[in-house]
Amino acid sequence: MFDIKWIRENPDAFDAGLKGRNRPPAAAQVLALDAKLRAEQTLLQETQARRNAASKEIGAAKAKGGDGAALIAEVAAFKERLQQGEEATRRFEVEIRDLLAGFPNAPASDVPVGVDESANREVRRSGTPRAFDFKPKEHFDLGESLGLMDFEAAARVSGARFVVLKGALARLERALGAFMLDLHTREFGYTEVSPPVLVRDHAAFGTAQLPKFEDDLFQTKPPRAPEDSDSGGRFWLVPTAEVPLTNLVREQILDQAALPMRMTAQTLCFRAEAGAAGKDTRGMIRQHQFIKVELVSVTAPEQSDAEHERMTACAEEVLKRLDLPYRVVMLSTGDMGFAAKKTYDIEVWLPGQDRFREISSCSNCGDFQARRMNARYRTEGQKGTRFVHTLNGSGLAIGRTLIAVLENYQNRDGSIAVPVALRPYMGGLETIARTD
RNA sequence: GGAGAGGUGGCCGAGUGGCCUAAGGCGGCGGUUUGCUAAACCGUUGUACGGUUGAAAAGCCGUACCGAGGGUUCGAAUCCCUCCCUCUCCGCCA
Repeated sequence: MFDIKWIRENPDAFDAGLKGRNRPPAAAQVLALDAKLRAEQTLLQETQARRNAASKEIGAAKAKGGDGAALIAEVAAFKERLQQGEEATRRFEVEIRDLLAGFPNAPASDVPVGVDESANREVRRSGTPRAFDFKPKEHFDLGESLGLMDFEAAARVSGARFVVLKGALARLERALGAFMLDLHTREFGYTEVSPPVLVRDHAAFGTAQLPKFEDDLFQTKPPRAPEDSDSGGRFWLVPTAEVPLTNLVREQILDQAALPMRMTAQTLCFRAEAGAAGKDTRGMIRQHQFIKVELVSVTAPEQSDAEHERMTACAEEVLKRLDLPYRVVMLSTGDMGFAAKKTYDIEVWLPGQDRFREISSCSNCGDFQARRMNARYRTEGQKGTRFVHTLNGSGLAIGRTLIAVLENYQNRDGSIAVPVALRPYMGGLETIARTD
């Protein structure tokens, strides 16, 4: 969400940001609306001032024993004008707010400009893809051959884009989550959180899933919810723990001493993925439901760039410990998410697909979400409050990490070596193999 | 699901039609006092918009904001309606 004052003072910078996002300029439209609103406000305020003065006189007259009838008739005539002014003012306010809520965040100055992922810039690589002396399989072949990954069973229960993991693979999923949480909490100072995964409209608005991306979300509501209420008693299933974690500071005024605030959570994530039909239909890459360990930081504005690098490094460390090759990519203006001003994607090497695939996305949202959430902080010794900066990143997506382990650690016979770092979490198991 | 109670400034909390320009307290900030700290005392205290003075910093005036929206009224934190949210007890439930 943009600050209307900032747009007033920097209309060109605002339009430049939109241009980077491949959108037409809009400052003129915003400012015209803003001018109309303020003119309407001024008119309303003047009328209100006259009404207030007259009403005061009526009160004084009555106190002296008079009836103030002449004044009452005079003030009553204001009524219609006041109502019209209030209605017009409110209408413009809503219009501006809705308009502002629909603009994506302005990209940071070092973000490559482009229309899509082809303009993304590779930043660095780590690890060397293993040389196979056989043709490496894709994860779904490996999992199904092991008898531990069952898409048909999942389809019988829930339809397409779900999976059932069993035995050692179910445990591997659990091990990955525990491993990541331990790393982030013990070594990187993140506080483990177990948040709600059903959230209200205002929380989804705060992190900018609403109002533009409603179609990507599952929603639900309790039985017998009041039919006539605005939201219908609705909840949204979170597409990422970013939503509840970031919203933990909504409507709060934090002490600067509490910053940076670092939180991590493992949660289920739910995505309707309406527009993605036909893409990655096989396997676990794109599911309606998956588990992810999320990292969220809340910082002072001056800290957020450094925190962004640090957060990305924390996510990368998971892959390093698992000895999985990856690269880091800075997304172009056209490929970034709505709320982000700068994003690093981490892409893991998948030998079965012979390509890098996204496994984490780390974004600095600046004050974009903080404005929507009204999340501020106060510095001791200074007047007033400032909006915090918020950052989020996957650390990592568990399902895709599991895929990466299967494909990178596969043996010729279809068995899977367990990465050394995960063995303590797997009861010392060294190899996942078919058991029947 | 049943019954009840609530939502007021950074926080707690008073406030049943005009004296609300929201009491009081806490916290914050500034000051006085003081080897230092603490305490005490004095002062101060939000957001948005408009107008105005000023080179600026800032000041002054006005309007709105007491969960949201609508209504009654010359006038609403206060009365009425709808909605949202929270809490308590009971019931059900992992």
